[in-house]
Amino acid sequence: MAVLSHATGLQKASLYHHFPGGKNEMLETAVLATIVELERRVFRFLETNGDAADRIGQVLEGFDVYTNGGRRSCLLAVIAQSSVAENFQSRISAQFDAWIARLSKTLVEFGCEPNRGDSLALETLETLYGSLAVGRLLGSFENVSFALRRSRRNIGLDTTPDFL
Amino acid sequence: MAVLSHATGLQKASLYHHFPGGKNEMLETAVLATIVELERRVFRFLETNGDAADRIGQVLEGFDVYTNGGRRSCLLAVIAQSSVAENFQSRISAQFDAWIARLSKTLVEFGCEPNRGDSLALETLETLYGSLAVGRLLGSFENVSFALRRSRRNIGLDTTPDFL
DNA sequence: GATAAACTAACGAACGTTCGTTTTAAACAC
DNA sequence: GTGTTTAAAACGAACGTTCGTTAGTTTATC
Repeated sequence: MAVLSHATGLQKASLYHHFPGGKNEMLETAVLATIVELERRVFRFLETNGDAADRIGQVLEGFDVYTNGGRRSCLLAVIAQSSVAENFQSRISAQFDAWIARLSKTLVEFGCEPNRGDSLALETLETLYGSLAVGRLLGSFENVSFALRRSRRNIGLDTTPDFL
Repeated sequence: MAVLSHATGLQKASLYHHFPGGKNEMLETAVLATIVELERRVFRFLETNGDAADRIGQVLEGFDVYTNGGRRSCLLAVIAQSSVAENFQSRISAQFDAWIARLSKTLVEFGCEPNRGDSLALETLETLYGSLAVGRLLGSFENVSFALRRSRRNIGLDTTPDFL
């Protein structure tokens, strides 16, 4: 709350005017806002116009922008690893289930074998979040752009060989 | 500290007998102990006897055991994402740099192209930690064993086709 | 009897919250 | 336009709790 107070320029007491439910409501708002942000900047593209390849590319590009090239963590991943996860676990996992299903559908539309869609979608998210996690562990983030390119190649968006 | 007190069965005050440096020393001890544990249960195998393939397989298997099949987080990944990371960032990233270098060396020894070693080692760790992260997001962990198998295949340890 | 290792009790600081008050700003009366 | 009313939105001050820590005392161990 000290961080929120500083970030907003408001006294802690003033935060209670906007969030009468206190700390819990603030955190819940942050989680829901993060879901909305991820939807708007990343997964929304799964249902835009254009061919499937473009849409999948936009999702990967969107994740890059959303995380600022790996410099910024995803709040949902942080929450999911914290001790307060229980209160939001079901909401978060339901959301990721839905995102994976939508990504899978688009992958199949792109040409992926139908029974591979789910696992390729899962694998793609693991690649993205894995690069974020390892970036943190290395105190760096160059690996994130590598992972995005690898993901494109793995899906079949890029056919450029490794050495380019 | 309340958690430590409960876990050890000691009063909070008694913890100061073992860790006069207080909270900071306790956290530092936990971080160092985790590094030791990861070394002992995972990365140690990179330099055991036997051919490179076996050793790499032992590392992957060791990670599976270390995380209890994805049920348990890696403390280093949690710390690296928290606000106290600054105090330990350099220690953690130096350690992961070293582990990646050692894994890369073993991968090359196994047959990986020398200039691919570093990126394949990085990619492997991203796969492991990515599956952990997504497992948390999904509130599940079946994906971790999938990721381990995928990693084996990606490295070339398994030549079994996908449909098996 | 001495040293290590536990305990109880308490402290100050930070946290999360509540309270009552003041400022801001839009709506209305004159 | 000026003055009044009203509700929203900010504030400072305080409260009780939890946290990290210290002090002094007792129990265990050798």
